[in-house]
Amino acid sequence: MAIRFQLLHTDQAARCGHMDTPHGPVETPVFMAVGTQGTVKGLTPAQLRDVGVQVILGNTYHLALRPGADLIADLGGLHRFSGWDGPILTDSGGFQVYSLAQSRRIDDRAAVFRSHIDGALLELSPESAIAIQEKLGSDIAMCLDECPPFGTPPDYLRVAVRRTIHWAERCRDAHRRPDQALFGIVQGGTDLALRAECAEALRRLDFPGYALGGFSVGETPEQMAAALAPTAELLPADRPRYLMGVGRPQDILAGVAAGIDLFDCVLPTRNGRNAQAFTAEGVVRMRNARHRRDSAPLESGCGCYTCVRFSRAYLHHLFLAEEMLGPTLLSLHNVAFYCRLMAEVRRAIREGRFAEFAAVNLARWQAPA
RNA sequence: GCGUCGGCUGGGCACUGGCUGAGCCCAAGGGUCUGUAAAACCCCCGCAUCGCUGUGCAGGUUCAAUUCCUGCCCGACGCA
Repeated sequence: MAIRFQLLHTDQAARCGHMDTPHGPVETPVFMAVGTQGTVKGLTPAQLRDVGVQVILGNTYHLALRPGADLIADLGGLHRFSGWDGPILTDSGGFQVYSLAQSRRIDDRAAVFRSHIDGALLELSPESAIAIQEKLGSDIAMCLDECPPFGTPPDYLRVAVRRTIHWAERCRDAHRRPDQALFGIVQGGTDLALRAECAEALRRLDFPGYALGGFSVGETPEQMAAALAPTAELLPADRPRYLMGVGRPQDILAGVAAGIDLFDCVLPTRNGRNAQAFTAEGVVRMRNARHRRDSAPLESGCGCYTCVRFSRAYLHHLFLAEEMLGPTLLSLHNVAFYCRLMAEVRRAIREGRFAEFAAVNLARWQAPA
């Protein structure tokens, strides 16, 4: 058994748990930092550790293209290669079926990509996606899925769901590595019947964890929130549930309320590079002129290195001067903010006051800063 | 002092004897980002609601000058 998940506390549908992996323990609910190309952009493993990151992501498509799964395997696997010795989850490339739709074609056998780097062909089948992830040596691998955008006609949505189920079975059959867990992915868009069909089929395949995919692909946050709980409650309570790619802090609270345990999102790092900071009072855009002479920290009360050491005026200066330290310091703070938020979420669940905690935070984020 | 090239918006430029100088780039300012083709992209970029005002100054040529000519002023470069 590659992972062991224990449910420790529940507070209505919200769950607080503990997950052991081959590379260490994880307290849930958890936010996982996205490190697509074997790096959480702009941050070192030491910095990630320091702000409380427990798990990072890698990406099958991107790493297979460059530098190649065999090379990473030859160099000791993704943990050693990247210098991150904690838990790693690898995404299967299913999201690239969505985001690189212009340069791929898909059928029941496989998805074939035209490389965004040099145009070379890369075929991602359920079997090859598993083989690549086994070479990478992640603690948690994901099934290859088809992630259709919001607004996909019902007929095709059904095709995508059935293909995702079929592929999940092939992934499970292909998977060999005993020190790696393989999670199934529930698709179905905002169609609750399709979500239920997918969840039920995947449940029969008996995965050690289940993901909700196909969210934040164009639907409104309200539509997403409406589909979360009905889908999550169809999944076995004793397995971790992972809401893929979500999201903003308020979306994560909605996910926790729906019974989700694992989250990941590019927002803290991408927006950090683009000068936007997440704080308890809402988002702060560090390029704005109002910070030019502001000696206050980015977020008062935040204990991260960025907030302890630097002023808003300095961060503002770094972004206007296009210095690389700006994106690093803001990414660091944003990841710290997400990790701190999740620690507070876990405590609130343990203490049986998650609903109140969520309400207070949502109200603060919605107030004008 | 002479010569050359220039004077348009915070800076840098393009074009034009009439119907387009309110066009571009940069800076500044504002915004967007959800399993990362993103240290990216979008808007704005004279002022304001329609609309208004803007081509260094003074003359000249012309039906008409921001454009061509003369002088002056200012700037850069070159030569003394």
